Amino acid sequence: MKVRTRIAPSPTGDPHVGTAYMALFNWVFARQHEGEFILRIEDTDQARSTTASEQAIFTALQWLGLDWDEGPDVEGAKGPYRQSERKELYLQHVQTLLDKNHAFYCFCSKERLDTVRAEQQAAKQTTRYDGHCANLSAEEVQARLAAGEEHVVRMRVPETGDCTFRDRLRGEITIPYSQIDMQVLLKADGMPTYHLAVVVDDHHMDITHILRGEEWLNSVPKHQLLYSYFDWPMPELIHLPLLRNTDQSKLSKRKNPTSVTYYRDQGFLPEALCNYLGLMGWSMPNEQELFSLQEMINAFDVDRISTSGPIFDQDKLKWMNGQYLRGLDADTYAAKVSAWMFNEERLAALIPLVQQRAERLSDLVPLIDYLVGARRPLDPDDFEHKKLERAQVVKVLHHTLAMFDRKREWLRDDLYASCNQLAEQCDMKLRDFLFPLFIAISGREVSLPLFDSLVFLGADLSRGRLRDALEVLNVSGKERKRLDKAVEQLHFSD
RNA sequence: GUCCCCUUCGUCUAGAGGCCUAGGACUCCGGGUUUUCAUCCCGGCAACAGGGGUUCGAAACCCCUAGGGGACGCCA
Repeated sequence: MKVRTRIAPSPTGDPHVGTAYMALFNWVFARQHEGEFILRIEDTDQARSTTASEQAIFTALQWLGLDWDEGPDVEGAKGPYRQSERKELYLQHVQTLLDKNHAFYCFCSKERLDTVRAEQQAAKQTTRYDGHCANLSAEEVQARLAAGEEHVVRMRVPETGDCTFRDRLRGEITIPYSQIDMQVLLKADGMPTYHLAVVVDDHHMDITHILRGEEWLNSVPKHQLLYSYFDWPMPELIHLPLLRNTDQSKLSKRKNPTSVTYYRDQGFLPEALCNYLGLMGWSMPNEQELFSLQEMINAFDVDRISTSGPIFDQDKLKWMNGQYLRGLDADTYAAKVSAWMFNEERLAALIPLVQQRAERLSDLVPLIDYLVGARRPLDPDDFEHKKLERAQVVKVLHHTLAMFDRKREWLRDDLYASCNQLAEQCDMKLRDFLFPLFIAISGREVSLPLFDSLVFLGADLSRGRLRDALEVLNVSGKERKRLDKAVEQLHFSD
């Protein structure tokens, strides 16, 4: 049987390095077995999915050199490859489950579910659906459906017993059914949930091996149940470890730059990023550390993947990128530099900012240095201001960072509006409020317009500079906790 | 809280019972080459989470404890 793997990102937000990591291993595995690698867009969350994000995922994967054989833009035999375009298929399968009594209609309100959950939490039980609608009579269900009552469809789960399944790297895993929720399969908006869609699609797309993050281990019982309800064979499961922040928690944009775009804009080479990612949880049998995608395909052995979560370490990534950069011949290096910085798109974003501020072309360089290069290292004294106390400076930086962390989109006017609003809530003039931000972002009191700078730098880099500024100011744990609390009292419109 | 997964230098890792006095790489610290810096070369610091077994022999196998992580959504 031909090996078929897939990467199934959801198009919400920036393309994540975690997605790139999973894509890499799925891609290498497929290529090694001369199989096929499929890109499927999981856009069943209609509120959060955007086409811009989908496009960014395509671009990021292409940049990395991970090409797919089938996907939304490369039609194959098993399409469409966007879940929002497969609605009919899911509906049919939900009906099958309903007919076989493996699923049931549920009319519970959000409020009721919240109450139940709260009660279970208080009683220190696993939180799960209490089965309220599991045994309604057929007549009642028909009546309520006919009345147009809002509803979802949930799957049935055995009340007792254990679910045992196999993970290629960990062996047999057993989870009691008592832990498994009667998962919603079809949402009130008519869209399937991830759990239903992933099973239906993986089956219909002939996926043979699922390489995905460890975070899914707990939902395998639901999936296995669905496979058995449909009487389909299970693909092989290979759960990879999760990439971590320095503090061991799951890699998150709050604590780390996570957007592939960030690494591209910072001047990392795709070869280096792939190579580094390939070293997360895996290593060459001969311990060779620098290798190309082709070398990885040749030497890859899925059973040598380790299961403990690796920390995504910027230092080693930088070193590795340096190795690649130095290995280039001068012409290629020059070409990379101009493609990176002097490409039309990046330059175009800068032109309107600098043209009116320059008298000579050479004035450009000091104006944009902090945008194209690293901002100068900061000192606590840099934040001295005639009107602002240290506490206020810290507050501004902290609260702005918290607000940035919540942003799903990174747009100039929106950022401006949010800062304006924040300044008001802090009872500060915008002019004063912006001062610490200028220092943190540009290293100067005066620079190119702040919000244009933020957009040019991108969310990851902007957040990173704010985090760095807070570190420079030596904010204590206690102070930070107090500020975190204060943030909760604020209202962000986003 | 419940369930699941994980545990070798600060970090990425090698290690499939004797080759382990635990190897490599990043970081850091020394030294050398170089007009400076970087590169490069050489050297150094630094780990088998703890406790019980199994075995002639355990970093490797089993059990317990501890620690870390994840999941517990009409998000994926």
